[in-house]
Amino acid sequence: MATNVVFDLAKLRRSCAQCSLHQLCLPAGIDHDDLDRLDAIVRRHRPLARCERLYRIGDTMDALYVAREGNFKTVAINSDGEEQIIGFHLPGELMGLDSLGTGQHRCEAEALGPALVCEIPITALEDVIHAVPGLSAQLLRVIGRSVARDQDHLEMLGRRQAQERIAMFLHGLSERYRSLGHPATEFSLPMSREDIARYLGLVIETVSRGFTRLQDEGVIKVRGRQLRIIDPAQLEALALGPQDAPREQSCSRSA
Amino acid sequence: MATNVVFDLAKLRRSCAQCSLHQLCLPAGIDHDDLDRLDAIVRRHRPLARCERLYRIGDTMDALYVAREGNFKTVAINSDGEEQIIGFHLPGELMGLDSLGTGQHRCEAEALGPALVCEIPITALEDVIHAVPGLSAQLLRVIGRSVARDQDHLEMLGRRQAQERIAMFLHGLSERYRSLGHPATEFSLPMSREDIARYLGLVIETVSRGFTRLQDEGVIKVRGRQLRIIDPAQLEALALGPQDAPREQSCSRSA
DNA sequence: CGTGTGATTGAGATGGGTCAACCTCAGTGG
DNA sequence: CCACTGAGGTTGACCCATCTCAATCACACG
Repeated sequence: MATNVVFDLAKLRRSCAQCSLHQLCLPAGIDHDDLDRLDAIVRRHRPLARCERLYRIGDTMDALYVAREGNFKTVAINSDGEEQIIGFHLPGELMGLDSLGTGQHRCEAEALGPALVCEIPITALEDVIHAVPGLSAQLLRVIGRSVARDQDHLEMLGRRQAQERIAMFLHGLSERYRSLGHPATEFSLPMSREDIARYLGLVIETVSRGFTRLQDEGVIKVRGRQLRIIDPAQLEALALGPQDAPREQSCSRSA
Repeated sequence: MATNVVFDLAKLRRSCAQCSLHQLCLPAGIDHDDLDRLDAIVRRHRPLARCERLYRIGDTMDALYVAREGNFKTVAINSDGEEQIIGFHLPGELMGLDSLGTGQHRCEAEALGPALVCEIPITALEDVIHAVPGLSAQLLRVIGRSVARDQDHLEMLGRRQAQERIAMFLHGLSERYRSLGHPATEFSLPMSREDIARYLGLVIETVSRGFTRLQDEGVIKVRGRQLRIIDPAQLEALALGPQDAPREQSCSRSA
């Protein structure tokens, strides 16, 4: 048993160093003592099954979470019970910032498939920031990336053409896989069409037609959740938009 | 002169205590020494004129900013030169988180009118977190509120009815004014229709028609940028959506 | 082989985009 | 004082992209 536990911890630590979280866990020049202190604080959460929730709306904040294996979605639910997808979270990506403002979660985090998370208890966070030099800078960086993803999402939703939103979504996903060291042009979509639709502010049929059209144009190849990007340049072009004359914006001085 | 400077600092400090930033600047139980240390670090920025920019896309991160007086917008610009409004920032609200991930700004912050900002140099932030106990918790709270505003924005953009987006926007703005201690049912919109449209992913005509329709329905009264909310309950109802049967979402177990 | 869930496809309806005219108002200058 | 100008906002008419509704397909599972 004891050897088993030791083995598990070693494995977990190694996988933490591999995952993109290592930039949070292992600030430049971290020494062994600090690493141990960190290890003592980061809880390796129980494995989650598909559909299991990390937290629900209204839950009191008690931790920040990082997807370690598997993918998650965060979901807001509006008064008529309709779900809106706030974000998808790939391995190494942060979840739970939504509770920092009020101390209560404003959305739910649900595993899209079998998954593992690392959990940083909020109470311990304060201490560890002061205990581990350089950690606060790393934490801010991870927060910054999470904010950047939200802004990418905002930019998708700001586009008025469904096809552009879909192209941006696929392009962005591809880039996130690339930065994880996964193949960027061939992967399996971790979420349903329904989830994609609710992420992009579209209905499922429009997403489906968009995929089909991209396939007809030779940009991608889809079969169910299996996706291959045939023409990455073209996909990027579609994601970037019309690419017209870069107009100069003027701000008139008068009130 | 000397007395003048003293007077200014005192005034500035007082106004900082008044503004909603005081929850960042003045963590519970902060003592005078800590307050002084903080005051030494927070730069009171030069006043900004309408259209002046705090930072531009690509600028290297050097600070976080809090609107002190006046309002700001943050703007992303996509390849075809079209502006997308990422956020509006009222007094006490944070700007600049977008640079934390990469060290470079991914959007521009522009004053919507004459404005003042407080600036927390990023280099000093690290130090002050360790110097002022309780500050990191406060900082995280302010970050959390900023994230929450982004999520509200995402929820607006996820709505497919223009009228709902507009209602949510006005309702949200009203709530933000309320929390600032301003009248929540009568205020002046700090931004143009064009900005509202680019914030909501709509065209300006749709925003205009939406306002007119809300006025015809007796929910609001608009004249130019002057806004009065006649029927706050109705506005909230529209913002919350159809308010139908709260459906139960099931997540099927099968992959 | 039936059943259920997720995805695709088709046909028709409609909300919001597009284009264009017009209004409002502040500033300017005769 | 009025006319002119320009920017921001409103309104109308038209049209198309996307939503809606419905049928069908694909595939996994019992």
